[in-house]
Amino acid sequence: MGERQDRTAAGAQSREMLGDLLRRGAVLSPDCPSRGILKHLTSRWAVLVLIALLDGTHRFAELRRKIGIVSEKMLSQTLQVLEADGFVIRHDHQVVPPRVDYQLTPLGREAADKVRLLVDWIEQNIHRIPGAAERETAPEEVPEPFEA
Amino acid sequence: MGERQDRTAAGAQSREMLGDLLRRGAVLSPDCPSRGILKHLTSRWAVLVLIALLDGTHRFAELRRKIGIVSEKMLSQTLQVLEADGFVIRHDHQVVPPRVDYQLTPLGREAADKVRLLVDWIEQNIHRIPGAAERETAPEEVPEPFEA
DNA sequence: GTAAGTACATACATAAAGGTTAGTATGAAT
DNA sequence: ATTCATACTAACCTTTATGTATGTACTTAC
Repeated sequence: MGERQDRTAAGAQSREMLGDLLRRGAVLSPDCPSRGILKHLTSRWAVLVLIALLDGTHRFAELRRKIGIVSEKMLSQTLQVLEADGFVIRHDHQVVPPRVDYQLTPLGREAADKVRLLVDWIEQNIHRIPGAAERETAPEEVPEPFEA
Repeated sequence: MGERQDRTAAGAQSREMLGDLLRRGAVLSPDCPSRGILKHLTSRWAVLVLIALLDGTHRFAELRRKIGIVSEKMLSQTLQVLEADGFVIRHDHQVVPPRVDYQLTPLGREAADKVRLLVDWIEQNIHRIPGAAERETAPEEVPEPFEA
């Protein structure tokens, strides 16, 4: 029926309005480094790690138990990112068997405080959120359609 | 120091320490509905949508342009989740060509404010974050090779 | 008449996130 | 001697997230 040419790349568009975007908040600009950090801080496991570390220094295995269900892989990966961003300090005691401590840097504590504000708000207002109480955890909880 | 044997299945463990976890913050419990809402609110596009909507009502295409690079699919999907959670109201004018407005609910505004606090902190402290300035956005944000 | 814009849905494809298992070097407990 | 615990890494595989292309039912602008 109809011929179709490519839809213009979204890239041109972002460049075009960049000045406008920067005025109100740079996160809305795709080229902004804030987007990367935001992603790190709001990543599934980082949120939990930051909150856990607000209680003080923890060893790797302590964090794992505290958070509940994290694979070692995800935890170590998350910690590495947070360390690279300067939110967490890793202290390796250089002993065998290994002993490593993690704690928030001052920068990390500030960030964690902000994250905590959001999380606290959610917990305190969870009852106002439609259907949240019934839902277990997320969309990944597929509402399985009962096959009889 | 103390030896514990809570090394069993993570499921049993979470139930075992649940009382303890609830005291400080339920998010650390995997069975908590807060985790789901947290995931929605911190999802890549939801963050940007919430912040964009803090400026007032927007049409679908307006949001898209404002955010910069979102596929229509992701935007509509995100809006649907936010609507289901009661953070956003969708107003369909029932006309052709279609015209639909989106705006924050009071609940949504509260949540968006918290998200904004985090985002603002990041933007204001981005210079303190090691290497953030050099990094573009993230490893996944491919720095387009710029064809003139 | 043709092109463009609107607010999506749907099918298909790829990229990223996440999990599982196995392995390491070593000391302590059994 | 065997097992357990530590803090990981690497390889492999599955699931989820996200992007791309296309269609739609019209209207307005050209």
